Amino acid sequence: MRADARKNYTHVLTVAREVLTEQGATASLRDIARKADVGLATLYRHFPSRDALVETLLRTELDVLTDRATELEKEPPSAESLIDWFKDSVRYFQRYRGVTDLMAAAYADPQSALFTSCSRVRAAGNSLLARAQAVGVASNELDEADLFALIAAAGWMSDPPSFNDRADHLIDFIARAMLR
Amino acid sequence: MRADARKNYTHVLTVAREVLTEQGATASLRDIARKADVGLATLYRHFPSRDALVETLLRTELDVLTDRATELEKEPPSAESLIDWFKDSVRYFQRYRGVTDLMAAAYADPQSALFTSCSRVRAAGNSLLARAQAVGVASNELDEADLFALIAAAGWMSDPPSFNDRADHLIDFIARAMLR
DNA sequence: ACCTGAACACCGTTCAAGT
DNA sequence: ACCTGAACACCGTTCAAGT
Repeated sequence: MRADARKNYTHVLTVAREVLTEQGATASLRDIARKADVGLATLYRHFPSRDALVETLLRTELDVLTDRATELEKEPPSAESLIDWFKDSVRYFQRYRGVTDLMAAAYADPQSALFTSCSRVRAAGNSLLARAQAVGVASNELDEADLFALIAAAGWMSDPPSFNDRADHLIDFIARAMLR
Repeated sequence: MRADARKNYTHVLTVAREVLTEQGATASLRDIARKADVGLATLYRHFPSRDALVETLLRTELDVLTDRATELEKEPPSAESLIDWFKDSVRYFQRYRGVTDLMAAAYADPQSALFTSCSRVRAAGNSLLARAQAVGVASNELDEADLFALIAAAGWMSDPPSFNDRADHLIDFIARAMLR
């Protein structure tokens, strides 16, 4: 990548992070380009879709999340490790307001730039869930797709302003329902 | 209301119901006006906001829902009655794709035309929940706001195409978690 | 009283023209 | 190779002007 292109790329990312933090994942791409002092088409050149932009912003945290799952798998399976990871995942989905709607759509769309992220979360969750089920601490009624859906729903509930104030309580409630 | 106004009003509603059924609750209001052969400003005169339009469309079903709650209260409190009503409520939130996002926003906004609907659902759920808790069949960890949030989240999960295929299973899972 | 077209200030997306 | 302004086809919202 040419030096000027690289500079634009990283600068757009920095500005995008700020704007999405403030306005949520549905923020105007035009606005981001404007604030980055860059032509709108330049933003599109680097990030051909909203999903691609968000994916780039979330990638680092996704690595943290999957690393955490790998870490937990070194320990013996337990209810705690499943719940801990569940809550970490929900936090991942809470990174920007409204990101859960993007993820839910991407989940069903292999063309989306966020599809791979969804798959990785799903796969990481699956092994933790399977291990917990094997030792009888997690409900056998759930499979990996259910787990992903519950993470997404918990993330959705956390979006301010609606249920934000009881989100922690409800996430805990759902997490405990997965056990037994 | 003048005869021509009344005719426009009902015709817009008919067309809106079709369009929302097809395209979900975020469908273009312009498109609805166009399909109803009515000026866009005429639609706005009758329904000053998207919420007002959706509220009018949902009102009938809300009455069914609250009537059902009143009905259930005549019987002795039970886990079944709470769960049945929970599922009815989720169905109410599923009436149009994406309506749950509108409801969640309206829940925190007393200015919204949908706020009253939210409150009525919440109140109806509260009495059923309280009765079930009193006889020890529902978890004491939940209050009426939690119940509303869970209904909304369950409705959100049902939006196609993401988790649509396992929505019934997950709604059942959440419903059973509320017991005990 | 009610309706309408047009205007305003926005979107996302694409592309020919520039350096 | 990369960037840009402008164009296109849309939004939601408002309002003066018509009947």
